[in-house]
Amino acid sequence: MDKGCGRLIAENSDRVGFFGFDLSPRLNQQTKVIMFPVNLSPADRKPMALGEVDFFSDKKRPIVDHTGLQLDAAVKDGISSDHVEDKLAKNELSQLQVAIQRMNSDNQKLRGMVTEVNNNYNALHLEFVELMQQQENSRSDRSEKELLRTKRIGREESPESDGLAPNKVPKLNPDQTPEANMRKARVSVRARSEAPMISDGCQWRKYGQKMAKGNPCPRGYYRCTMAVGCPVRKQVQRCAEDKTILITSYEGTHNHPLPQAAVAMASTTSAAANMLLCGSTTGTDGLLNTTFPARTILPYSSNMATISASAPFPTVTLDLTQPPNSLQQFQRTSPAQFKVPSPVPIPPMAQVFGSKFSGLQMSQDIESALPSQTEHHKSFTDTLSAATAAITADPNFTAALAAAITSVISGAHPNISDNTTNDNSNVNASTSNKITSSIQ
DNA sequence: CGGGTTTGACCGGCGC
DNA sequence: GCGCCGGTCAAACCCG
Repeated sequence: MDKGCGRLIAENSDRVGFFGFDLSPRLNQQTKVIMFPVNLSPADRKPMALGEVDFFSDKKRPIVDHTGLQLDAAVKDGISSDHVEDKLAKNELSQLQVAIQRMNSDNQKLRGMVTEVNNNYNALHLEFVELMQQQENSRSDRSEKELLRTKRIGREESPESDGLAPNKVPKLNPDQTPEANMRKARVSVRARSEAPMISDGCQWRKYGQKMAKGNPCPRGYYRCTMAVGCPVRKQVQRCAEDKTILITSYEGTHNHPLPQAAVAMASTTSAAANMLLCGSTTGTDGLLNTTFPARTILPYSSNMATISASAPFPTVTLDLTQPPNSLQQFQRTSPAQFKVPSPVPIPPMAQVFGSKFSGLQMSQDIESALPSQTEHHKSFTDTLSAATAAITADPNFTAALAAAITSVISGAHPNISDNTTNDNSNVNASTSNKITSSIQ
């Protein structure tokens, strides 16, 4: 105990007058206050451990220990503790009132922000839907023209003449057009399959194989061969942890008519890619900062959906490896990570308040806070269950898979985009903007 | 012979 | 600047 300067003794206090205390002269950020009975001889004074006090705290709150001693007031005024106590009680009360007022003010501001964000979201959602419809229409037009052109010139057309010269496609500037950007979005599907490749209704030609880092299984590279110059690629690789799981990643949009068996998958992957890219505009910090339906799907798919931020491309990943019956079970038993005691459904875009995001999860708390969503949630889960059942039963699962993806990405599930929230407690967004929503 | 696969080489991006 | 790595190319090869 330092006996030097700063030693203060409140011996006159009628309640705690037998206490004295030493202040360390080294008044830095943390100053130790050690108390001892002053009615003892100095030789018998033993320090009593009363903890450490931060005298440089901004709040300068009264320090009341178990003895009832008001340290700072006693030190400052040297007056009776009753008086000090009363004064500090009033002070504390006024401080609390100020704090409450401040909280109310903050609450009002936050409500305003939430409302504004929600409005922005709704407007952009509408815009997004319109864009999707426009693109679908234009794609249909292009496909018809392409079909006619293909029939006319047949296979005489060189790969370079279609504007998709090999090796040039990846050089597309992501900042150019949405269509160019489309090459940068992926839809990834995880499914259990013994087959080397899932059958999705399209024709593919393998153009490469590589050993990817961290996975003993090679990754196969395929391109669509149903039309000359179709930009669609896919990658097929087995999961390193579980080799029965086949991971298929789709990239790009078909520029040609598709057979019925491939339509659902193609439109779905295209929609997913479009959805991701529409919202992948990055701010200065790389955060997904536009109001964006992709994020709003996450709450409901969130136990099935995780968002990570480790890939160069925005990616929707559907994990369909869970047995059908485990879907609902999993959703109900997943750990609640996000404790929000709010009785009011938090607007979907509340997520944007998180500075980063990864591993979004819908908590049971949120679910319970959204009783009106229960049926929708259940039907959505049922859709996924059905899809998974079909997929696990038959690797030729295009329609079921597409249904599942569509349910997740397009907001087909009622109110998926509305009145939901998600866990942003583990939110993590890097500049890579990868979005992975996996269904488990 | 045509179409698909294999595989080593090449290229560009990125981190150090 | 260098090395690593993912993605692609293209010649060689295989197969029906």
